[in-house]
Amino acid sequence: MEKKNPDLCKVDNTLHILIGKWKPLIIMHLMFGGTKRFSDLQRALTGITTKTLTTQLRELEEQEIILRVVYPVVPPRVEYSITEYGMTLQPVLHLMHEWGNAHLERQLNKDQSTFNNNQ
Amino acid sequence: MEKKNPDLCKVDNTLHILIGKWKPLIIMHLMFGGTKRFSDLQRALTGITTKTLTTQLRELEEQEIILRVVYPVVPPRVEYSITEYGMTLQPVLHLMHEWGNAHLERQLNKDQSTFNNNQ
DNA sequence: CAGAATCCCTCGTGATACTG
DNA sequence: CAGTATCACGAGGGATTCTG
Repeated sequence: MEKKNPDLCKVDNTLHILIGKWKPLIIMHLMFGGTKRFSDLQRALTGITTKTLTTQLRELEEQEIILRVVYPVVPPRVEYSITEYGMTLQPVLHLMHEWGNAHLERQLNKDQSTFNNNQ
Repeated sequence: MEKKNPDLCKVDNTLHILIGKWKPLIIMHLMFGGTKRFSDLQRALTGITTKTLTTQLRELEEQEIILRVVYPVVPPRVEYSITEYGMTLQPVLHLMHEWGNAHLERQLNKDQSTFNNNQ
């Protein structure tokens, strides 16, 4: 019973956190796969470069979605994990996942009917 | 009870629709404000250029989130409205709005405590 | 009125090489 | 191992001008 005024739209605040080619995947990995090291993540996200992984992780850390823990050992050991606050994103991501999945199937059906029409 | 595998993450499908500097606002305007003409939207979205508005509208139309109706009159009259399918985004946007709003307040509180600590 | 056309510039991401 | 440092490039969006 509010939000009549689109100028008060706060969707962009959430979008800003999620925008980044690998961010949703990173969050999902830490959210469901638990704590992971830098190299674990890089292995999981096939194709990502160290530079890009670093910046995406730093941005998520800055937003307090993930936690970065550095162990002062040689060789270096850095562990990333989801924060309690980051976990609050779960319902949002879940819904986006559901809608995205439905959207994908819709696209496939459309292609299918196009295919049939062209027979 | 599924979605254990982040590789199956479909969040990006939803993100893809929403990404675009003005898209959430455009959707909200049509979703809650009803049918609008091109110039109405341009007036509502202060700062957007005709070029950008055009491309964002075309992309949303291509995804069938909005409908574009051209009336063959002089001067031209084009009306944009949300589709039934576009309306299915409402729960998603609502949740993103809620989370974004909470996130914003969290940021403000953080700044506030920083302010206090610096006193 | 509702764009189309053009030019321009920033930003995100990738490729590659190097380091404590 | 976990990055940092450079270079490069394509895409998204803005400014401006023009048109049926």
